[in-house]
Amino acid sequence: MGENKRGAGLTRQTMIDTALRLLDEVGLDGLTVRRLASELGVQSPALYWHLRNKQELLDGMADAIVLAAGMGPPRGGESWQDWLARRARAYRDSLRAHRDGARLVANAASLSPATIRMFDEELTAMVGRGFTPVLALRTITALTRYVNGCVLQEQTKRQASSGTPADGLAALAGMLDGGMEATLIAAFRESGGSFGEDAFEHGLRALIDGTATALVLERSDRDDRG
Amino acid sequence: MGENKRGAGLTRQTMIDTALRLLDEVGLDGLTVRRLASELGVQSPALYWHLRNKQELLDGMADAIVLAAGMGPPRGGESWQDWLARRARAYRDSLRAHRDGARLVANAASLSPATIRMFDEELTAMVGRGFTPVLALRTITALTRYVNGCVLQEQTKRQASSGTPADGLAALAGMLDGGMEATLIAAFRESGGSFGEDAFEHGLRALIDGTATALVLERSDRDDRG
DNA sequence: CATGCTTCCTTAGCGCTGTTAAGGTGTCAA
DNA sequence: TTGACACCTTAACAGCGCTAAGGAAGCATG
Repeated sequence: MGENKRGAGLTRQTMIDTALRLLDEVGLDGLTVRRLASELGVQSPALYWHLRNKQELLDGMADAIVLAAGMGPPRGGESWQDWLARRARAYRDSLRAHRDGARLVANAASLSPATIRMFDEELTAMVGRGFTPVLALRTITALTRYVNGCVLQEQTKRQASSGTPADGLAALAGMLDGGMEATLIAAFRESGGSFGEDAFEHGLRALIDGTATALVLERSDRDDRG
Repeated sequence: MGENKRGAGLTRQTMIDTALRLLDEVGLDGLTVRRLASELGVQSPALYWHLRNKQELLDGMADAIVLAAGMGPPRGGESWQDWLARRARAYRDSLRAHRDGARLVANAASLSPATIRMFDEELTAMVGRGFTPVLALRTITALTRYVNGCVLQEQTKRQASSGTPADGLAALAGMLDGGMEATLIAAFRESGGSFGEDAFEHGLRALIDGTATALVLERSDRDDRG
């Protein structure tokens, strides 16, 4: 297919880029080594000159997605609450920017040193704003895992049963037998179309507010002792 | 291997039970149809008499894990905060009870009617305690996705680099180049061994506390209008 | 008793996967 | 000119999910 464009040979980076583009076409289950090789105009074993195995490719793709979110320590004048919210939304958007993005990142086995360094800078900035290192780490961890769980659920396609294309769970709501026990359906109707967005924002807000109270508790703890 | 124990033939349930036991041995990637068949003392195509495909088996296993958590509406006298916390912990324990349990549930494509009914009863109970249907759904959704994300991360094995077997990220922390920029390491050292537990409890607490404030906000909203 | 239907399992095999082994081709240094 | 290296090829292996076709039991009916 690709006829090996680009005079120079394959690069780790071009492979990752092409794989990410291909991912949007065929999905994670359809992303095979042979398919990617043909997209690069090359035979499949050629990829194994640049990669140890497929997982290393997937790890690279996951890291590219994480880096593309453009996270990092807060900018000037930003409260840590605003920063955390912006960071979480950027991360979510980056996961959603590619088909099966969340599954890809969740199953990745390693992070690049650059990502870890960024992580560390964020923690340092939080410590500068009154967090203890542990609380900072817990907060970012909880938030990251929350976003992972959200997008993962948003991106898993559910069985297409009834005609409503709104959301996955909306289709499941059709399985309730009759009019009984249907607060679920009521919640969905009341919620309008944008359920995924609202649920995400609710949890995000709750996590940040809850962390704020944990922070003041910790501060008073320290003051009592000091 | 199994010589077809149990006089009667295969059952959907025995297949699911055996598959869950096998899952703990070999992990999700090692759980093949042929392996399960041999464990049941049978040839692999025999399974396709009882199941449409492998995904149907995985869905059944996932549903078994969810049901085993024993969730449901709050018991007498329990505040909704205590109930939500207990429910989240029970769900987490159930996911952690089997190897790759979170990955299994996250990738499951359908929920059984029984699970959906239980979900609905929980929402109804929350409405009885002052929640609107939407807020109840958002809360349970956010909490569920948070637990999914947590256990998923806890259960993904990371690269084994240095000697510390404590946690995955602890090994990654070893990748930081030298003594610079190491609040991450400080956080880990300060955090003791039980980081996964603490991070989970932090987010859980934050989510519930944050939901409480959202609830009173909504109540005052309703009072203003009414 | 014999027949035929249904249920459940078997043997054989298809197309696909990730991955390896071995061999070729081009480029650059000695 | 020769050798070494980097990069890609062809061929093939073991394993995967899954299907087609057939055989061995049980049971109702003639």
